[in-house]
Amino acid sequence: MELQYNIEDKNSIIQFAKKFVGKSIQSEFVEELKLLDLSNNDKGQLGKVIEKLYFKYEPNSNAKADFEKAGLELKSSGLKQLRSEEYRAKERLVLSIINYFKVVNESFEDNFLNGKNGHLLLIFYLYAKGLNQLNSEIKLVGDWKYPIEDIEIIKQDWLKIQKKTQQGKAHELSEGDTFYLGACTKGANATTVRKQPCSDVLAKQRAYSLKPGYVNHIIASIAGETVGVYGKLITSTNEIREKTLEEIVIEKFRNYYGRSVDEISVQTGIKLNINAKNFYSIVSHAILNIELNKEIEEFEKADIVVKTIRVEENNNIVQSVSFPAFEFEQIYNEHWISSEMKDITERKYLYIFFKSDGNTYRLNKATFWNMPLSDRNEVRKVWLETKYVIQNGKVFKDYDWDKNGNKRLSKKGNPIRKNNFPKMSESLICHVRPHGNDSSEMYTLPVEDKTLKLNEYSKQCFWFKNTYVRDEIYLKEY
DNA sequence: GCATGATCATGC
DNA sequence: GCATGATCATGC
Repeated sequence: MELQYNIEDKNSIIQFAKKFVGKSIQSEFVEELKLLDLSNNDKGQLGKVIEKLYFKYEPNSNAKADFEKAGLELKSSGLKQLRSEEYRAKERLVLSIINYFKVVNESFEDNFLNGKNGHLLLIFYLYAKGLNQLNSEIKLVGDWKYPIEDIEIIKQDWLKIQKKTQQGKAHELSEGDTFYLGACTKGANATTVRKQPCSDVLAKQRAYSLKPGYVNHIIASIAGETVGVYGKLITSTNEIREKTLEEIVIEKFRNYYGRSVDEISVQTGIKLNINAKNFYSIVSHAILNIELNKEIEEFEKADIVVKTIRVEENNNIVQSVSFPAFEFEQIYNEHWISSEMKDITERKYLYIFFKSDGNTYRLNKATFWNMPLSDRNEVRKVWLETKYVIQNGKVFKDYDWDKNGNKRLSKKGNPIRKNNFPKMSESLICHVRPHGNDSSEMYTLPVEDKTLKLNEYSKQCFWFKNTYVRDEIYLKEY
C-alpha cells in the first residue's frame, strides 16, 4: 500500500501526524474500526489503532522503535484542560518496560537514549471521563527530544535505577527514587512481577516513565506556551554534568544551615510575615534564589513535593504532615494500584527542617526523601482500612457527648463527630484526620453511614505521623 | 469559595 | 504530653 509519508524520514512522519489534530479515530475510520477486534479495557489501544489505521503501519511491541528506520517512537497520552483552558498531562507518560537483566549490563545510551525512548512522536488527546479514547479529539501532536540539561538529569535517574537493580533491589524500586525519569509500576495488579538478575525476590514489573510534571513541559513546548512562570535552579550545563540535581539543591541549603529565619530574610532580602502559615516555605524559595512568584522549574518537572517542618529543641516534631483532602467517593472507586495515595507513597519529597534553639527557629537540615518499600506497604494497609470503612458505611463511631449529655460543639459551632478511620495510635506511619477550612466543609459518603445515618462528612486526608517524620526522615542519615 | 500547606485546641 | 478533631493563612 502506498503510504502518505516517508517511513524512513522523521520529518515526513511528524508532519503527517500533525494533520491528525482536530480529528478522532472514530470520526475518520468508522468502517475500518468495525473490522478490528477491540477490547474495551486496553488503555494502550489508541496508540496501536492510530498506527494501524492512520499510519497504515503494523504496530509492534518489541524493543525496537515504532518507526524503526526513522528512530521515532509513537506515544499517545491524555490531556486535561484547566479552567484557564491550558492543557495539563492527565498522567505520567509510560515508556518502555524495564528489562532488569539488560539494565545491569547496558549503558544509559544503549539501554535508554538511543533505543525507543530517545525521540518521541507524541499524540495528545483530550481526556473525558467515560469517553473512549477512540472518540477523543486529538488536540496536540509533536515530537520531543530532551534538552541537554534534561538528558543529564535523566541519566542520573537511569543510573539510580541501574544501581538499585545491581544491588538486587529491583523489587524496592519506586518512582520517588528519581527526578524526571521514573520507574512506574506497569501491569494490571500487584501480581504482575518479573525475575531480577541479582536477587531471587520477584520484582514488580515497571516501565520507564516521565513524571506528569515533566509531561506538562512537553505539552507546553508543543503547544508553544509556557506553563506558568519558572525560575531555573540549574544555570549551566557544566554544573549538572559535575553534580547531581540533588547535590546542587542541598548545597544551596547548606549555605544557610544554622541561620535563623530572620537572618535568612535579611540575607536574601525577602520580607516576610512571620505569622503566615507559608512563612517557612517562602524562606525556602528565597534560599534557592527563585523569585516568589515563580515556580521552580526542576521541581515542577520532577513533581517534587516540598514540606517544611519545625523541630523542637529536643528533636521532637509536634505536628504530623498533611496531604490534600481526599474524596470518599474516589477512594471507594479506586484500587490501590492506581490510587492517588499510592502515587503519594512513590513521590519524591524535599523536607526542610527548621530547628528551635529555645528562642528561634534555625535552618537545620534539608533532604530529599522518598518512602521505602516496607513503609509503602504499611500505608497500603491504612488505605485499605480507610476504604473498608467507607465501603461498609462504618465511618462514624458517635457524636462527641459532654458530661451533661449534650453534643460537644466545635469552636465554629458544628457538632463534633468521632470516626472509625485509621487513627494515629493504630499506625506508626500514617493515619486519617480532618483537613478542610472547617468541619462544615463536607464530601459525600458513597455509602450511607449506619451509625449516624449521614451521607456526608468533613473533608479528611492522610497524614504522615510526626514521630515517623522525626525518626525516618529527620534523624536518619542517608 | 476552596485547595493546600501548616498549625491550633482540648480532653484525657 | 499525646491523640484526635478542628481550624488558619494564603493565593487564586
